[in-house]
Amino acid sequence: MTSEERIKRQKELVEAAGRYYDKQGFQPIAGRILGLLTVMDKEQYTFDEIVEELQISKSSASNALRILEISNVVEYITIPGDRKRYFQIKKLDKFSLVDEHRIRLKETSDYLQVVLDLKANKNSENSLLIKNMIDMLNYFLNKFDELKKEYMANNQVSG
Amino acid sequence: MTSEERIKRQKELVEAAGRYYDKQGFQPIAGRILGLLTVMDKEQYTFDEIVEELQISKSSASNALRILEISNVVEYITIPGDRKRYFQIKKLDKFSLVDEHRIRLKETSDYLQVVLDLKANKNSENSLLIKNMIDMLNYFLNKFDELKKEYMANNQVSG
DNA sequence: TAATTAGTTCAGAAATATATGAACTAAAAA
DNA sequence: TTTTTAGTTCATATATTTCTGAACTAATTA
Repeated sequence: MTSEERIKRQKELVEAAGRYYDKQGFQPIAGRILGLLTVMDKEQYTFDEIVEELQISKSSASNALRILEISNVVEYITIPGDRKRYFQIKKLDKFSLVDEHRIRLKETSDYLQVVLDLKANKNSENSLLIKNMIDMLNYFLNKFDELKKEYMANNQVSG
Repeated sequence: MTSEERIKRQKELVEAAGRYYDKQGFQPIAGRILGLLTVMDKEQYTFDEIVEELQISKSSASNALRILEISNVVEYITIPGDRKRYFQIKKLDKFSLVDEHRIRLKETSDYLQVVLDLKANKNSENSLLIKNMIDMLNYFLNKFDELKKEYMANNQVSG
Protein backbone atom coordinates (compact mmCIF):
# COMPACT_ATOMS: atom_id res chain seq x y z
CA MET A 1 0.00 0.00 0.00
CA THR A 2 1.42 3.40 -0.95
CA SER A 3 1.42 6.22 1.54
CA GLU A 4 -1.28 8.11 -0.38
CA GLU A 5 -3.44 5.01 -0.57
CA ARG A 6 -3.11 4.51 3.16
CA ILE A 7 -3.97 8.12 3.91
CA LYS A 8 -6.96 7.94 1.61
CA ARG A 9 -8.25 4.86 3.38
CA GLN A 10 -7.58 6.39 6.76
CA LYS A 11 -9.58 9.47 5.81
CA GLU A 12 -12.49 7.24 4.82
CA LEU A 13 -12.17 5.52 8.17
CA VAL A 14 -12.29 8.93 9.89
CA GLU A 15 -15.82 9.35 8.54
CA ALA A 16 -16.85 5.88 9.72
CA ALA A 17 -15.19 6.55 13.06
CA GLY A 18 -17.19 9.77 13.29
CA ARG A 19 -20.41 7.83 12.91
CA TYR A 20 -19.19 5.36 15.55
CA TYR A 21 -18.55 8.19 18.01
CA ASP A 22 -21.89 9.82 17.12
CA LYS A 23 -23.56 6.69 18.41
CA GLN A 24 -21.74 7.21 21.70
CA GLY A 25 -23.47 10.57 21.93
CA PHE A 26 -20.85 12.93 20.51
CA GLN A 27 -22.03 15.51 18.02
CA PRO A 28 -20.95 14.85 14.41
CA ILE A 29 -18.04 17.28 14.29
CA ALA A 30 -16.72 16.14 17.66
CA GLY A 31 -16.94 12.56 16.42
CA ARG A 32 -14.97 13.35 13.28
CA ILE A 33 -12.27 15.19 15.22
CA LEU A 34 -11.97 12.24 17.57
CA GLY A 35 -11.80 9.97 14.54
CA LEU A 36 -9.08 12.09 12.95
CA LEU A 37 -6.93 12.06 16.07
CA THR A 38 -7.41 8.32 16.52
CA VAL A 39 -7.10 7.00 12.99
CA MET A 40 -4.34 8.98 11.33
CA ASP A 41 -0.68 8.21 11.83
CA LYS A 42 -0.13 11.91 12.50
CA GLU A 43 -0.77 12.12 16.22
CA GLN A 44 -0.98 15.84 16.84
CA TYR A 45 -3.08 18.36 14.94
CA THR A 46 -3.23 22.11 15.43
CA PHE A 47 -6.54 23.93 15.54
CA ASP A 48 -6.07 25.19 11.99
CA GLU A 49 -5.07 21.77 10.70
CA ILE A 50 -8.28 20.33 12.10
CA VAL A 51 -10.32 23.14 10.54
CA GLU A 52 -8.59 22.60 7.22
CA GLU A 53 -8.66 18.79 7.27
CA LEU A 54 -12.34 18.48 8.15
CA GLN A 55 -13.50 21.59 6.25
CA ILE A 56 -15.36 23.02 9.21
CA SER A 57 -15.68 26.51 10.65
CA LYS A 58 -13.40 27.74 13.40
CA SER A 59 -16.36 28.13 15.73
CA SER A 60 -17.42 24.51 15.18
CA ALA A 61 -13.90 23.34 15.86
CA SER A 62 -13.62 25.48 18.97
CA ASN A 63 -16.93 24.24 20.32
CA ALA A 64 -16.30 20.57 19.52
CA LEU A 65 -12.81 20.66 21.01
CA ARG A 66 -14.19 22.16 24.19
CA ILE A 67 -16.70 19.31 24.42
CA LEU A 68 -13.99 16.72 23.78
CA GLU A 69 -11.80 18.20 26.49
CA ILE A 70 -14.66 18.28 28.98
CA SER A 71 -15.42 14.67 28.07
CA ASN A 72 -11.83 13.87 28.88
CA VAL A 73 -11.00 12.21 25.56
CA VAL A 74 -8.87 14.92 23.92
CA GLU A 75 -6.16 17.14 25.33
CA TYR A 76 -3.64 19.56 23.90
CA ILE A 77 0.00 20.10 24.47
CA THR A 78 1.85 23.34 24.00
CA ILE A 79 5.40 24.00 22.97
CA PRO A 80 7.44 26.81 24.55
CA GLY A 81 7.62 29.84 22.29
CA ASP A 82 4.70 28.57 20.18
CA ARG A 83 1.21 29.93 20.65
CA LYS A 84 -0.51 27.02 18.89
CA ARG A 85 -2.20 24.15 20.65
CA TYR A 86 -1.37 20.65 19.54
CA PHE A 87 -4.40 18.45 20.01
CA GLN A 88 -4.12 14.72 20.59
CA ILE A 89 -6.19 11.90 22.00
CA LYS A 90 -5.85 11.66 25.72
CA LYS A 91 -3.97 8.55 26.79
CA LEU A 92 -6.64 7.33 29.10
CA ASP A 93 -6.36 4.50 31.49
CA LYS A 94 -7.28 1.65 29.16
CA PHE A 95 -9.95 0.42 31.56
CA SER A 96 -11.97 3.56 30.91
CA LEU A 97 -13.50 1.77 27.93
CA VAL A 98 -14.98 -0.96 30.11
CA ASP A 99 -15.47 1.24 33.17
CA GLU A 100 -18.06 3.22 31.25
CA HIS A 101 -20.02 0.04 30.73
CA ARG A 102 -19.70 -0.82 34.40
CA ILE A 103 -21.18 2.58 35.27
CA ARG A 104 -24.13 1.97 32.92
CA LEU A 105 -24.74 -1.47 34.40
CA LYS A 106 -24.70 0.00 37.90
CA GLU A 107 -27.19 2.69 36.84
CA THR A 108 -29.47 0.02 35.42
CA SER A 109 -29.24 -2.05 38.57
CA ASP A 110 -29.95 0.99 40.77
CA TYR A 111 -32.86 2.08 38.61
CA LEU A 112 -34.44 -1.37 38.70
CA GLN A 113 -33.99 -1.52 42.47
CA VAL A 114 -35.95 1.73 42.86
CA VAL A 115 -38.67 0.35 40.61
CA LEU A 116 -38.84 -2.85 42.63
CA ASP A 117 -38.92 -0.98 45.94
CA LEU A 118 -41.99 0.92 44.80
CA LYS A 119 -43.93 -2.14 43.64
CA ALA A 120 -46.93 -3.06 45.79
CA ASN A 121 -46.78 -6.63 44.55
CA LYS A 122 -43.23 -7.94 44.75
CA ASN A 123 -44.27 -11.28 43.29
CA SER A 124 -45.91 -10.14 40.08
CA GLU A 125 -44.40 -11.33 36.82
CA ASN A 126 -42.65 -8.02 36.26
CA SER A 127 -41.38 -7.85 39.83
CA LEU A 128 -39.90 -11.33 39.62
CA LEU A 129 -38.31 -10.52 36.29
CA ILE A 130 -36.84 -7.32 37.72
CA LYS A 131 -35.51 -9.19 40.74
CA ASN A 132 -33.81 -11.68 38.47
CA MET A 133 -32.28 -8.90 36.42
CA ILE A 134 -30.97 -7.08 39.47
CA ASP A 135 -29.46 -10.30 40.78
CA MET A 136 -27.77 -11.03 37.47
CA LEU A 137 -26.52 -7.44 37.10
CA ASN A 138 -25.03 -7.47 40.59
CA TYR A 139 -23.32 -10.76 39.84
CA PHE A 140 -21.68 -9.25 36.76
CA LEU A 141 -20.78 -6.05 38.60
CA ASN A 142 -18.94 -8.00 41.29
CA LYS A 143 -17.19 -10.25 38.82
CA PHE A 144 -16.24 -7.26 36.75
CA ASP A 145 -14.19 -5.84 39.59
CA GLU A 146 -12.47 -9.19 40.11
CA LEU A 147 -11.66 -9.45 36.42
CA LYS A 148 -10.11 -6.04 36.45
CA LYS A 149 -7.83 -6.93 39.34
CA GLU A 150 -6.94 -10.22 37.69
CA TYR A 151 -6.10 -8.50 34.44
CA MET A 152 -3.97 -5.90 36.17
CA ALA A 153 -2.08 -8.61 38.04
CA ASN A 154 -1.23 -10.34 34.77
CA ASN A 155 -0.28 -7.16 32.94
CA GLN A 156 1.65 -5.08 35.46
CA VAL A 157 4.00 -3.55 32.92
CA SER A 158 2.08 -2.32 29.92
CA GLY A 159 -0.64 0.26 30.10
CA MET B 1 -47.80 4.03 52.21
CA THR B 2 -51.36 4.36 50.90
CA SER B 3 -52.22 3.13 47.46
CA GLU B 4 -52.64 6.69 46.13
CA GLU B 5 -49.31 7.71 47.59
CA ARG B 6 -47.62 4.75 45.95
CA ILE B 7 -49.22 5.46 42.58
CA LYS B 8 -48.24 9.12 42.82
CA ARG B 9 -44.62 8.16 43.49
CA GLN B 10 -44.67 5.58 40.75
CA LYS B 11 -45.91 8.19 38.29
CA GLU B 12 -43.05 10.46 39.27
CA LEU B 13 -40.69 7.56 38.71
CA VAL B 14 -42.21 7.05 35.24
CA GLU B 15 -40.88 10.49 34.29
CA ALA B 16 -37.42 9.72 35.68
CA ALA B 17 -37.50 6.36 33.95
CA GLY B 18 -38.38 8.12 30.72
CA ARG B 19 -35.26 10.23 31.02
CA TYR B 20 -33.25 7.10 31.78
CA TYR B 21 -34.52 5.43 28.61
CA ASP B 22 -33.95 8.64 26.61
CA LYS B 23 -30.29 8.29 27.45
CA GLN B 24 -30.37 4.82 25.92
CA GLY B 25 -31.48 6.46 22.69
CA PHE B 26 -35.26 6.11 22.85
CA GLN B 27 -37.31 9.15 21.95
CA PRO B 28 -39.01 10.82 24.92
CA ILE B 29 -42.49 9.37 24.42
CA ALA B 30 -41.13 5.87 23.84
CA GLY B 31 -39.11 6.25 27.04
CA ARG B 32 -42.14 7.28 29.06
CA ILE B 33 -44.22 4.40 27.71
CA LEU B 34 -41.45 1.99 28.62
CA GLY B 35 -41.28 3.61 32.06
CA LEU B 36 -45.03 3.27 32.52
CA LEU B 37 -45.03 -0.41 31.63
CA THR B 38 -42.02 -1.09 33.84
CA VAL B 39 -42.79 0.95 36.93
CA MET B 40 -46.50 0.62 37.58
CA ASP B 41 -48.01 -2.38 39.30
CA LYS B 42 -50.55 -2.55 36.50
CA GLU B 43 -48.75 -4.71 33.97
CA GLN B 44 -50.89 -4.32 30.87
CA TYR B 45 -52.08 -1.10 29.31
CA THR B 46 -54.32 -0.65 26.29
CA PHE B 47 -53.49 1.86 23.59
CA ASP B 48 -56.10 4.28 24.91
CA GLU B 49 -54.96 3.90 28.49
CA ILE B 50 -51.42 4.82 27.43
CA VAL B 51 -52.72 7.83 25.49
CA GLU B 52 -54.80 8.91 28.48
CA GLU B 53 -52.16 8.23 31.15
CA LEU B 54 -49.34 10.06 29.38
CA GLN B 55 -51.52 12.76 27.78
CA ILE B 56 -50.14 12.18 24.30
CA SER B 57 -51.72 12.02 20.87
CA LYS B 58 -52.79 8.72 19.34
CA SER B 59 -50.29 9.17 16.53
CA SER B 60 -47.43 9.66 18.97
CA ALA B 61 -48.48 6.56 20.86
CA SER B 62 -48.80 4.55 17.66
CA ASN B 63 -45.39 5.63 16.45
CA ALA B 64 -43.61 5.11 19.78
CA LEU B 65 -45.17 1.68 20.29
CA ARG B 66 -44.04 0.64 16.83
CA ILE B 67 -40.48 1.68 17.73
CA LEU B 68 -40.65 -0.19 21.03
CA GLU B 69 -41.87 -3.34 19.31
CA ILE B 70 -39.15 -3.15 16.68
CA SER B 71 -36.62 -2.64 19.48
CA ASN B 72 -37.93 -5.81 21.04
CA VAL B 73 -38.72 -4.33 24.45
CA VAL B 74 -42.52 -4.12 24.31
CA GLU B 75 -45.09 -6.58 23.01
CA TYR B 76 -48.85 -6.84 23.10
CA ILE B 77 -51.19 -9.65 23.87
CA THR B 78 -54.70 -9.98 22.57
CA ILE B 79 -57.74 -11.58 24.12
CA PRO B 80 -60.22 -13.58 22.04
CA GLY B 81 -63.30 -11.55 21.22
CA ASP B 82 -61.54 -8.29 22.17
CA ARG B 83 -60.13 -6.02 19.52
CA LYS B 84 -57.88 -4.11 21.90
CA ARG B 85 -54.17 -4.69 22.26
CA TYR B 86 -52.78 -5.09 25.74
CA PHE B 87 -49.24 -3.76 25.81
CA GLN B 88 -46.68 -5.06 28.26
CA ILE B 89 -42.93 -5.13 28.64
CA LYS B 90 -41.43 -8.06 26.83
CA LYS B 91 -40.08 -10.66 29.21
CA LEU B 92 -36.66 -10.72 27.69
CA ASP B 93 -33.96 -13.13 28.46
CA LYS B 94 -32.46 -11.38 31.46
CA PHE B 95 -29.00 -11.51 29.89
CA SER B 96 -30.15 -9.11 27.20
CA LEU B 97 -29.22 -6.27 29.55
CA VAL B 98 -25.58 -7.33 29.65
CA ASP B 99 -25.53 -8.78 26.14
CA GLU B 100 -26.07 -5.27 24.76
CA HIS B 101 -22.94 -4.15 26.53
CA ARG B 102 -21.05 -7.15 25.18
CA ILE B 103 -22.09 -6.13 21.66
CA ARG B 104 -20.85 -2.58 22.23
CA LEU B 105 -17.52 -3.85 23.59
CA LYS B 106 -17.13 -6.09 20.56
CA GLU B 107 -17.86 -3.17 18.23
CA THR B 108 -15.24 -1.10 20.01
CA SER B 109 -12.70 -3.88 19.76
CA ASP B 110 -13.43 -4.42 16.06
CA TYR B 111 -13.27 -0.69 15.33
CA LEU B 112 -9.91 -0.34 17.07
CA GLN B 113 -8.57 -3.35 15.20
CA VAL B 114 -9.43 -1.72 11.87
CA VAL B 115 -7.73 1.48 13.02
CA LEU B 116 -4.64 -0.44 14.05
CA ASP B 117 -4.52 -2.42 10.80
CA LEU B 118 -4.40 0.83 8.85
CA LYS B 119 -1.58 2.38 10.88
CA ALA B 120 1.73 2.71 9.06
CA ASN B 121 3.58 2.86 12.35
CA LYS B 122 2.37 0.07 14.64
CA ASN B 123 4.70 1.21 17.42
CA SER B 124 3.62 4.82 17.77
CA GLU B 125 2.18 5.91 21.10
CA ASN B 126 -1.36 5.74 19.80
CA SER B 127 -0.80 2.36 18.15
CA LEU B 128 0.56 0.87 21.36
CA LEU B 129 -2.31 2.33 23.34
CA ILE B 130 -4.80 0.91 20.86
CA LYS B 131 -3.12 -2.50 21.01
CA ASN B 132 -3.39 -2.48 24.78
CA MET B 133 -7.03 -1.54 24.61
CA ILE B 134 -7.84 -4.28 22.11
CA ASP B 135 -6.06 -6.82 24.28
CA MET B 136 -7.94 -5.73 27.37
CA LEU B 137 -11.28 -5.66 25.56
CA ASN B 138 -10.77 -9.16 24.20
CA TYR B 139 -9.89 -10.38 27.67
CA PHE B 140 -13.17 -9.02 29.01
CA LEU B 141 -15.13 -10.37 26.07
CA ASN B 142 -13.84 -13.89 26.67
CA LYS B 143 -14.40 -13.71 30.38
CA PHE B 144 -17.85 -12.34 29.83
CA ASP B 145 -18.90 -15.51 28.05
CA GLU B 146 -17.46 -17.64 30.84
CA LEU B 147 -19.30 -15.62 33.46
CA LYS B 148 -22.55 -16.06 31.65
CA LYS B 149 -22.14 -19.85 31.56
CA GLU B 150 -21.13 -19.86 35.20
CA TYR B 151 -24.15 -17.81 36.18
CA MET B 152 -26.50 -20.02 34.22
CA ALA B 153 -25.06 -23.12 35.84
CA ASN B 154 -25.75 -21.67 39.29
CA ASN B 155 -29.23 -20.43 38.44
CA GLN B 156 -30.76 -23.16 36.30
CA VAL B 157 -34.29 -22.67 37.59
CA SER B 158 -35.17 -19.02 37.62
CA GLY B 159 -35.20 -16.83 34.56
C1' DT C 1 1.50 51.44 16.94
C1' DA C 2 -0.61 48.57 13.30
C1' DA C 3 -1.16 44.10 11.60
C1' DT C 4 -1.29 39.24 12.21
C1' DT C 5 -2.16 34.99 14.70
C1' DA C 6 -4.82 31.89 17.51
C1' DG C 7 -8.39 31.24 18.97
C1' DT C 8 -13.57 32.32 21.66
C1' DT C 9 -18.27 33.90 21.90
C1' DC C 10 -22.79 34.35 20.49
C1' DA C 11 -26.93 35.34 17.61
C1' DG C 12 -29.11 33.21 14.32
C1' DA C 13 -29.37 29.88 10.15
C1' DA C 14 -29.80 25.15 8.79
C1' DA C 15 -30.62 20.52 9.77
C1' DT C 16 -32.72 16.99 12.35
C1' DA C 17 -35.82 14.90 15.58
C1' DT C 18 -40.18 14.73 17.71
C1' DA C 19 -45.08 15.37 18.21
C1' DT C 20 -49.55 16.49 16.48
C1' DG C 21 -54.10 16.82 13.94
C1' DA C 22 -56.74 15.30 10.34
C1' DA C 23 -57.93 12.03 7.21
C1' DC C 24 -57.82 7.39 6.62
C1' DT C 25 -58.63 1.84 7.04
C1' DA C 26 -60.63 -2.27 8.69
C1' DA C 27 -63.29 -4.73 11.96
C1' DA C 28 -67.20 -4.96 15.05
C1' DA C 29 -71.54 -3.32 16.93
C1' DA C 30 -75.96 -1.06 16.56
C1' DT D 1 -76.31 0.12 6.46
C1' DT D 2 -74.57 3.43 9.71
C1' DT D 3 -71.88 4.19 13.62
C1' DT D 4 -68.34 3.18 16.72
C1' DT D 5 -63.93 1.31 17.98
C1' DA D 6 -59.07 0.66 17.48
C1' DG D 7 -55.84 2.02 15.68
C1' DT D 8 -52.37 3.83 11.26
C1' DT D 9 -50.49 7.15 8.06
C1' DC D 10 -48.76 11.33 6.60
C1' DA D 11 -48.09 16.32 6.04
C1' DT D 12 -46.80 19.71 8.76
C1' DA D 13 -45.96 22.20 13.21
C1' DT D 14 -42.78 22.50 17.08
C1' DA D 15 -38.67 21.76 19.51
C1' DT D 16 -33.96 20.70 19.75
C1' DT D 17 -29.44 20.20 18.05
C1' DT D 18 -25.78 21.48 15.30
C1' DC D 19 -23.17 24.59 12.61
C1' DT D 20 -21.71 28.96 10.90
C1' DG D 21 -20.30 33.90 10.17
C1' DA D 22 -19.16 37.98 12.20
C1' DA D 23 -17.47 40.42 15.81
C1' DC D 24 -14.59 40.00 19.48
C1' DT D 25 -10.15 39.24 22.81
C1' DA D 26 -5.48 38.68 23.92
C1' DA D 27 -0.91 37.67 22.61
C1' DT D 28 2.73 38.22 19.26
C1' DT D 29 5.15 40.24 15.33
C1' DA D 30 6.35 43.86 12.09
